[in-house]
Amino acid sequence: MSAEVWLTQLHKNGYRITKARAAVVETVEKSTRALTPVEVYDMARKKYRALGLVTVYRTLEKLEELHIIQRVHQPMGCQAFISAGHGHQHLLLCQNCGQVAFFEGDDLDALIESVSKKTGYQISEHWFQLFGLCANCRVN
Amino acid sequence: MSAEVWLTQLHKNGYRITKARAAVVETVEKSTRALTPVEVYDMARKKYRALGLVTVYRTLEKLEELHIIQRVHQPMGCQAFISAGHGHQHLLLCQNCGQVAFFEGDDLDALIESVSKKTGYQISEHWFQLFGLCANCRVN
DNA sequence: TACTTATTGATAATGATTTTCAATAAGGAA
DNA sequence: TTCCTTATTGAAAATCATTATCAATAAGTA
Ligand SMILES: [Mn+2]
Ligand SMILES: [Mn+2]
Ligand SMILES: [Zn+2]
Ligand SMILES: [Zn+2]
Repeated sequence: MSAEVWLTQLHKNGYRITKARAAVVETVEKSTRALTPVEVYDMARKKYRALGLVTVYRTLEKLEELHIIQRVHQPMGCQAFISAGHGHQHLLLCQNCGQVAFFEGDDLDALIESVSKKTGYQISEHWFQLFGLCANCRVN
Repeated sequence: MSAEVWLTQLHKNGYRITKARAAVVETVEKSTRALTPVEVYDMARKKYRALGLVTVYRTLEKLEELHIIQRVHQPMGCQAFISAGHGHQHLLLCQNCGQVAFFEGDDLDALIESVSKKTGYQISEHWFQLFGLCANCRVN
């Protein structure tokens, strides 16, 4: 998805397209690592100087509501966002540079069934995330 | 592990055993759901009225350092703690009452190997957590 | 172009966590 | 037990992140 598509999505849902939003969208859309509100602010302000931090918060909130971006939980903090994956995907994070990759194809049905039987819980969701070193950081 | 063992662990590591710490330890140790600092504060103050919230923060910090408790990440917030699991265990959380269960035996080696091959990442850690309804909340 | 109103950024308010500090009490030594 | 050193404590202040307020502005439609 390109930045234009994100803006179209916002528009479709009744939100106006503004310079502030465009700057935030362009910043987050092209990032390959999860960004905090302040990071987005600092980067997006290079595109649109007048941008306020409050608007970054508000825009991220809306993008998350529309499932265009998703929150990323990490040991150091849980207030960072990345372009959302499509369908059933999970995150793989580089512990060195923060680079994010998505993967799919996790087959947890057997495990979940077994845990459900053992514990008596009815299981409806799962969080799954991998950590390691990206190909780049691996060599350097 | 009982509260006494937790206190012994603290002592072994050079920390003094105080009424404040004992109150915090007893509270967290017997809880079957993850507690936030304020929740610990409110509960522990019934055992030791003079307790300060700051001491709760400080004690939780130390217990986490010693791997006696662990942080629990949830959609609503990531600042809650529960008695740590032993060995390689993962969490199963009741979305209704917050009850926590541990499970083990997740075999992710094949998946991780496959993801590693596809992405080029060297994978060293994983986060895995299940959500659902505990046996109790299931019927009610 | 004109008009309605969502959006904006500055500012203030709030809430959570951390720091500071003087008083206290834990616990090892005598 | 009694001392004595110093880690620990809670109150208060400081800091940091997030949210609410509000008057000015600009998006988008007619
Ligand atoms: Mn999955
Ligand atoms: Mn595992
Ligand atoms: Zn990397
Ligand atoms: Zn339950």
